[in-house]
Amino acid sequence: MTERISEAEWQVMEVLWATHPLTAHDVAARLPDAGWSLPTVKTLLSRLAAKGALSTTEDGRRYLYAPAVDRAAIAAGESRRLVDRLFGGRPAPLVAHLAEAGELSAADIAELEVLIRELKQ
Amino acid sequence: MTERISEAEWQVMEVLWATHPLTAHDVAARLPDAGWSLPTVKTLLSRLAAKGALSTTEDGRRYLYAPAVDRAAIAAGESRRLVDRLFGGRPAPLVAHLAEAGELSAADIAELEVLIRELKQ
DNA sequence: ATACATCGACTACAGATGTAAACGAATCGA
DNA sequence: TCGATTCGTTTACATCTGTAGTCGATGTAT
Repeated sequence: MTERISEAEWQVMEVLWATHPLTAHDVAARLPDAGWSLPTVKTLLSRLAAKGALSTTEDGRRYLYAPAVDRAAIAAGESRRLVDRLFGGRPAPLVAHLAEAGELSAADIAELEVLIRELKQ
Repeated sequence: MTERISEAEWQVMEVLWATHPLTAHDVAARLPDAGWSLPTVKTLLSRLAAKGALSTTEDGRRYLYAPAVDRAAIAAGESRRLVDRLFGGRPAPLVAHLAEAGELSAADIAELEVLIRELKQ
């Protein structure tokens, strides 16, 4: 659980967070245009299972894979890492950077506004 | 410049963004408790120079290193990558996660509030 | 029964990364 | 001038990551 999840692995996790349990074949089928061969997907599934990010259930001679870690927890951890590394732990500069890069839509800003209002209470 | 900067390399860049130019020795001396040997720091400097993230100026038989990339640009890029990967490109969930994890101080929230107000204009 | 399809496991391999020693050139101090 | 120090460069090596082939076991269809 302390183990990091790589970017390719993350895509696999996304599939399983969306729907689970799934067989390796189904996971591969749901990977949009990752363009990976089935063996590649299997390798990623094995690595994820080995590091405890996935749980496996035997179903005959194959496995059904399901997430064993909470997406929100991982996302929060990764966010904190980035904010720590890039902005000394302060999230405002991050938002400022996104804004400067024109990455924030009006909807994003509105969403943030609501969130901030809630946080203040 | 399209090259990514790894986490260890980032620490080296931080030193040089803070003060430059510096010799390899000075960079090593300013790396807080990274616990790296001088050869390690030199390797990181070389790799950074090779990928164009640092510029070098000859100073006798040694180099003076200085950043060749803008910190803000890199930080913005990395932020966008993370937000895309973890939150479908929407920054509000990121802030929400930080908040949920208790990572936001009152000062952070106040800072965000000011920022949002500015962004709305 | 037997060929074929399918699984997971094992193996492979190149590139990135973390970490550092070895080496040869240059320079400084005595 | 000659040894010690100090540079950058080259080489090293384990681990992680991306990507995939091979293989033995098992299940399925004929």
